[in-house]
Amino acid sequence: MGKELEKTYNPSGLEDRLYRKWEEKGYFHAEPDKSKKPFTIVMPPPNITGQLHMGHALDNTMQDILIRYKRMQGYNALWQPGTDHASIATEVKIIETLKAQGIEKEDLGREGFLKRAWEWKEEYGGRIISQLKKLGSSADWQRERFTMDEGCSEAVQNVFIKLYQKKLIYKGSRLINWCPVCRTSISDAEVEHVDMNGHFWHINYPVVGMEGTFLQVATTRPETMLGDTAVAVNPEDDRYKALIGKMVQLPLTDRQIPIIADEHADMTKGTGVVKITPAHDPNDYEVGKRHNLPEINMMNDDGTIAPIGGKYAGMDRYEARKEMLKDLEEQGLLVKVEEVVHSVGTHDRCKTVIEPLIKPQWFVAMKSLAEPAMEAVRSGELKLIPPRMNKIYYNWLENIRDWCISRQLWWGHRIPAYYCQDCGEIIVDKTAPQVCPKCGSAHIRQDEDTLDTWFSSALWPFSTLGWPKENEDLDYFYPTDVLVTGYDIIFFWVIRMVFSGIEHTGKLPFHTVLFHGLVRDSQGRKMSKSLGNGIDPLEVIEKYGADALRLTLITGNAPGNDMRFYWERVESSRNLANKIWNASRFIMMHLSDTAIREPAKTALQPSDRWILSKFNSLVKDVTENMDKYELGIAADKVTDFIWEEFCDWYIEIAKPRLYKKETAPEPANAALWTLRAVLIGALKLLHPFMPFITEEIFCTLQNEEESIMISKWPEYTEELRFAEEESMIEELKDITRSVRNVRSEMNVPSNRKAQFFVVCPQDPYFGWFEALKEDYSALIGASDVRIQRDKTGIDPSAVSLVLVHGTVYIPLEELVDIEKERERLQKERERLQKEVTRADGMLKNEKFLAKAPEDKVAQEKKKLKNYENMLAQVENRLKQLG
RNA sequence: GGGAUCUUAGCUCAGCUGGGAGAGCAUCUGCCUUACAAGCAGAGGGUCACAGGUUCGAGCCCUGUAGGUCCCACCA
Repeated sequence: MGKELEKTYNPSGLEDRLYRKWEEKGYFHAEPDKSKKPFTIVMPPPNITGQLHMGHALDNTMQDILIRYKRMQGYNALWQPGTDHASIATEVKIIETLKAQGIEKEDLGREGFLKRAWEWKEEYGGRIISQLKKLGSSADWQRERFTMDEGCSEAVQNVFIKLYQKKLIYKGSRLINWCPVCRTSISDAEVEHVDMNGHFWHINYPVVGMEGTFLQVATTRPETMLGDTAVAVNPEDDRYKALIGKMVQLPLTDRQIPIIADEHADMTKGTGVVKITPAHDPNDYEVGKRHNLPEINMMNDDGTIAPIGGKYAGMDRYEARKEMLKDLEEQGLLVKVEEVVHSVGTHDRCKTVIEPLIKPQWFVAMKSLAEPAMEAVRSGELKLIPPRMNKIYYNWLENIRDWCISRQLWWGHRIPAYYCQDCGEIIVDKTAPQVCPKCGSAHIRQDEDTLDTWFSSALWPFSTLGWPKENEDLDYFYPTDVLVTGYDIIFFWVIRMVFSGIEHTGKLPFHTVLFHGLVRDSQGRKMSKSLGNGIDPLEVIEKYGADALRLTLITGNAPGNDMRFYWERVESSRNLANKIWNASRFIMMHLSDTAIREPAKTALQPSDRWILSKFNSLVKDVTENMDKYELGIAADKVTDFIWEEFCDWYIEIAKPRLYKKETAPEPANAALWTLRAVLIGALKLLHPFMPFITEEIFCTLQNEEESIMISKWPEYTEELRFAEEESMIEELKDITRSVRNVRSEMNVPSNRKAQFFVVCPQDPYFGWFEALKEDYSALIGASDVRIQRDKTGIDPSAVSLVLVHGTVYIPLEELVDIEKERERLQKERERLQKEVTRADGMLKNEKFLAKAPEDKVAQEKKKLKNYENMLAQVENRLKQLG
């Protein structure tokens, strides 16, 4: 004791220091310990190219809150961190920087490029980690992993080989989504449909052998006609029945293609004739399969027209489109142009319009993996919060198609597949075979492609714990408990972890998924680089402290909902921190020269018991909210308690006793002891949310415990339930507010002391008022407080306030305007009459009496009685005033 | 086309299983009261989108309407 806090709260001065201390003490580290229950969270690995943004800040704040909470509850809490290689994002970024130096990826070759990439990783990979530390994240950094480290790579290989052997991974030539800019295939999940303004071009295809007869097709992508291999009409369509089986001349080419009948052609749309381009459209691909149509690829990997395009070959797809339209128009085959808004698939990363192309790729067969993943949620074994995510989850899995996992990139896990150059045999294994097992050839080449980043992320909950090796960590910490992440990656990541966990470990990787929304700017827009509206969490921390940022992100928002970022909200969080700081300083000031001891039960005053009781129920509430993952509600309750109940009421009530500690040490001791106990308890409840300030105060306040983060989470106890004191003090608060209100309305200066009479004929309430005499005096600023059973000695002109258990009189003498007082009482009478009418109405309703629960009825009866009583007194008083 | 979600005080949002409308910010009025002006005390402000229904009782449950946001989907 005797330590002091700095005069002003300065977060930047203390946060780094405390974080260093925690790390040095090893508080974040967890080792298997059979005597304790584990609690595990695996951190969504941020990209190594990433910079901390608000999404990370929110995500990690939530996880840190849960981890700190469980750690304080005595769990062996492990927060497993790491980073993601983010194949495409990283590769694109490195290519960009190379380009700036005039170097092409190909100039370096695969080896050289990967060397650069690893250098990049070494240089920037740690940046985001140090930024996460600024937030106060208590992750076990000793266990930091990387999706491409040795262990994770081994896990990836293992899974690939196992799924291949089970025929759940296969190679196939199918229509895939191709990004012409990134020059790689991407999965369906990475395609973002965007509404775009486009055109419908109506083009006449001449029917062969029928001069002057045309079939009119409409398309939004005229350049793909170079790959047309048929036109289709509906078999029921009388307009075209006669033409089925005939040929049309494909304009701009020398090819003739058949007119086929297929259900896909919709009679009600356009002319009812549709061009079929199997190699470049998913529908047409299916039609092509049904009719054995050739698949003509008319596009190169970079989005230019393939050699088959004749004079258009080599042109960019959009340039070719323009040229072709010009030519069609010249030939009189362009019938009309319509403006349309249509949905176009784009690459979510680079926003390029994707091209469907047929390419040999690796796929994961999803059907058998999806089923148990759905069942996990159906059975309740896996809980999604908020529950509305269930539908989204089912819907995606029900309609899932096979997952294209190969990428034409270099940065990533290289596919462990080898091809015999001579006989074409495919060998899937960890290492390259010396010779082909089939033909004995030594001409073996590894597949050039790498795997989708999410393929390795899907294994993250167990690969980070050492899987596939059997080991103690995995055994103890897996399955993990809660996964915290944004709803935007439910498909990319969450679902894939679920089915991977089930498939490879036989267990769900976690039992609960807690989703959060996006942090948007103050206008509700997504924060983005292009808009330049992003707010850097580090800047917020710099200005207001990590605690303030954390509190801001966690409050005022329901789970799974997006939230807006306001500087004003951070400011009020900081103000709360400041409030706690100052209250603590005040308490410490009084503790510094006094040795306190635990008071005898009888020494505690009603207000002491009241705040202890309030704190006790706060513990219960907050713990319940935490267990239900209602973190924002929990935080609100703690901060409300601290600011209102503790600072505004209890400290104010306790002050007079502190000031009189020389002459009356016993009551002062009770107050100090209570102040200290409740402050420490409240700090503990607040610690998961605001780890730094709570630690600083906690450590300054006492020396016997070395850190709040390893202190014990408070528990509710029946012993600290004081119902009577709660009622007493609630009434005290009500009365205080009424008196202050009246004084304010009557413009009584606050330094003007007045007498204060309470007339209360009834027991035990008379005793209550007696016991709280001093407290009233302090709160109201009364010169003299008298509790009496009748009105003896009270100035008839005194202002009166009718209460449930009595009447308060404040003689304000010359200050009171009788007319005003009458008005005030009339208003009060009106209010009470309304209340009486309401309660009376309810109680006269026989159906209410018959059907409402008993306690509800009793409650209303009691209210009615009270209001009638009060109303009578107000009327009485009005009569007196004449 | 399917689905989700929202509409509550001037603004941003809470409101748990239905039982007398809340917070923060903003506004107005007093206060530099010896922890805190980043503060204290007080006040004003809402037909809970609209229309029906269920119920003794609806911000909450059901149906429909309008508007916003988002997700999914191969609308040639």
